[in-house]
Amino acid sequence: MNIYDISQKAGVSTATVSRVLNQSTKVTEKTRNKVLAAIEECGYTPNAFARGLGLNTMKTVGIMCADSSDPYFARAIYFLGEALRKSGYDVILSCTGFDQDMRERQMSLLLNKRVDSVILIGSNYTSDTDENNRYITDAAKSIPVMMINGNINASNVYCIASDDRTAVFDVTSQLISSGRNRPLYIYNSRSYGGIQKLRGFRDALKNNRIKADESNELFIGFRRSGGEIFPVKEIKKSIEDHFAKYGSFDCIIAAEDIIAVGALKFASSNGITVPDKLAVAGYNNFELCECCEPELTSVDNHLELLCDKCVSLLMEVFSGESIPKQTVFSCNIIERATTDLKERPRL
Amino acid sequence: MNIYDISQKAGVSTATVSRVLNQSTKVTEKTRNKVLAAIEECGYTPNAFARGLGLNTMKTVGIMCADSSDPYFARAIYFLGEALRKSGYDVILSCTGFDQDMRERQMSLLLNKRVDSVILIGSNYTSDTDENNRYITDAAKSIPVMMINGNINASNVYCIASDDRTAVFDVTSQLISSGRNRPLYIYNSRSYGGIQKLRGFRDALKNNRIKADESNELFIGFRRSGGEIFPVKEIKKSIEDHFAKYGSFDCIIAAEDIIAVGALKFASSNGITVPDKLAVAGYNNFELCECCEPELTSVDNHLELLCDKCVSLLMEVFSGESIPKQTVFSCNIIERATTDLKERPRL
DNA sequence: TTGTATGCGTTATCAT
DNA sequence: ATGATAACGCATACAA
Repeated sequence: MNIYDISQKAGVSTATVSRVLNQSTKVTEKTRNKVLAAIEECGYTPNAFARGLGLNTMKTVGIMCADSSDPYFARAIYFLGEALRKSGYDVILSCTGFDQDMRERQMSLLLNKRVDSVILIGSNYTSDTDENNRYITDAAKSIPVMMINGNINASNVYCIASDDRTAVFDVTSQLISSGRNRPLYIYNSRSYGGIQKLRGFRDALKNNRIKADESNELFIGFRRSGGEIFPVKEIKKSIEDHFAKYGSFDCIIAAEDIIAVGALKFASSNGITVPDKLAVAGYNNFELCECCEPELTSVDNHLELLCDKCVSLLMEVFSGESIPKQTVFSCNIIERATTDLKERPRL
Repeated sequence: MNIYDISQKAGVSTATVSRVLNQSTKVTEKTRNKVLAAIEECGYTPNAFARGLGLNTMKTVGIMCADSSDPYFARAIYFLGEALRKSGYDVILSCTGFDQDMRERQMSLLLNKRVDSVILIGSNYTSDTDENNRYITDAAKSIPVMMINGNINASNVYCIASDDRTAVFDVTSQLISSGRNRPLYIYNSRSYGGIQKLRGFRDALKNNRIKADESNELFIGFRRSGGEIFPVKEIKKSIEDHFAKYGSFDCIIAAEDIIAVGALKFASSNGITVPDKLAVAGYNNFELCECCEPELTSVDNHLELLCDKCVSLLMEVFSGESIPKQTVFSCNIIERATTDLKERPRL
């Protein structure tokens, strides 16, 4: 069942059928109806491959992320997918993990499939060497590349990001203003975004003349992968070790909500009251925040906004407009029960 | 840059280039090398659309689910994607919400894209009327349809499911055996799987000669959608209302982990000790279970196993083998701190 | 407004 | 083992 069959049945040429299919106005109402009737009768749908071959697009964009089961990425995929669908695009999903080889391989698979664009979710796609970013800038030579929370400066790659540095700076500053003076920052990623957050923390300390050394920072090397459950217990253990080694702290700023949950576990199992003796702030403001006890203060990074903006910018690129290569949104602190952020005179 | 250019550069015919590209053995080592050199030199990659047109496949399968940001679906997408990738297939992702119209529309979009198969994740794709399932059985006329946790009896649709009825039956029975006699079942979905779970609960009560009426069952009509945060507070409120209306219960079986979290919130804010006064069991055994306080007993439904099996069965279908139309796996109860399941003499 | 003819880049069939 | 060429199904430039 192809366009030729339909043209036969309707008694017109294939060109006319094609015109009807493509909403061309240059078709009489009468012939249009004949064609539509034939199409309806046969339940005909045009072959997307042939169509793609002619138009050189199948209206699909590739989405790459490390792990679609990570809540942050999962939500981004959802928001991006919805926005793209509304604009008439389908998404090919590609999970790469954190391995450079896999990233490159998956990117080239997407390019082979002739996607119209690739969207990279997560700052882990921003490497610190040009060499490791090459596969991205190369891809950008043939199609626009969009990065959610990435930061690569190259032609035809566009970055949409939340201002993580400022967010961590603000939450840390507010904790200090509320009377805390022994902060601990806990993080699990040294990706671009991870570095930005860490900078925010350090800047806040410097700004408040609090000494910053290894006692203030705890790196935990865990990373979600393969739909596996995040090791809250291990986080708790790491905090206990840190505590034993460096002594106490009166507030914890976590680079991810799940780390903050580990901190709450640490507190409860060691008889430390939250937020009295220990304030805790998370990052991402997901479902988890309302599930733990007490409920978690967290930073909302407006993921939906980022995703919507990403897609609308992409559509502008498709229609030939030129768009900013970098778009940054600020974050919001959502206060719940693990902090008490009202300002207090510094002792 | 196409296959013709390469054939020119290598001094061979397009047929030979194609043979090299498709690992055909019928080509001399020498000519193969000439061709490979030309390909390498030009950085040539075959056009997937033209390829699809000739082979009538682009090696892609469509995945449909209600909401890719739901942790259960997100994990399924991850596992399916990985397994498919290993088998050389890409995935087109399609979120449909819970709306029949959208389901049908998305399915037809996938069929238009000529995917090789469609995988439906979630029992919500199993409607109770044939009419509403029509779009699935119709699709199955052209491609194999796989259902994760679905149950539709039709030619060319294959269901892979966990035995939810038995799982809820078992967890309820064990709670009763451990000395509880006023159980409450809380659920939020009347999909096929939702009904199965409810049946398991009712069967367990009947089996233990415990009266079953509306005081034992609480339906909360919330459903995750659009990446929105699940309303734990509302769940807690609903339980309080139910409590006020029907009096107390000594164990709660929840159809989803997040509901169980709501139950824990209810307990803690009403001074009810868990598991002493109230035992709580969740369902899905996700990350959440280790984040709440106390840690949640839950049912593990082996999602990864289901997904792997789904893909391996699909590959068998592709290679012409005939496979069972229904494959069922049993679940496991993972006991944590919200229950005390050791058997006790019934008073 | 409609039809004719050709190109799109492969793969596959049939010769050689 | 290799080459010539016909599909594959659609879009479109050009002709009418």
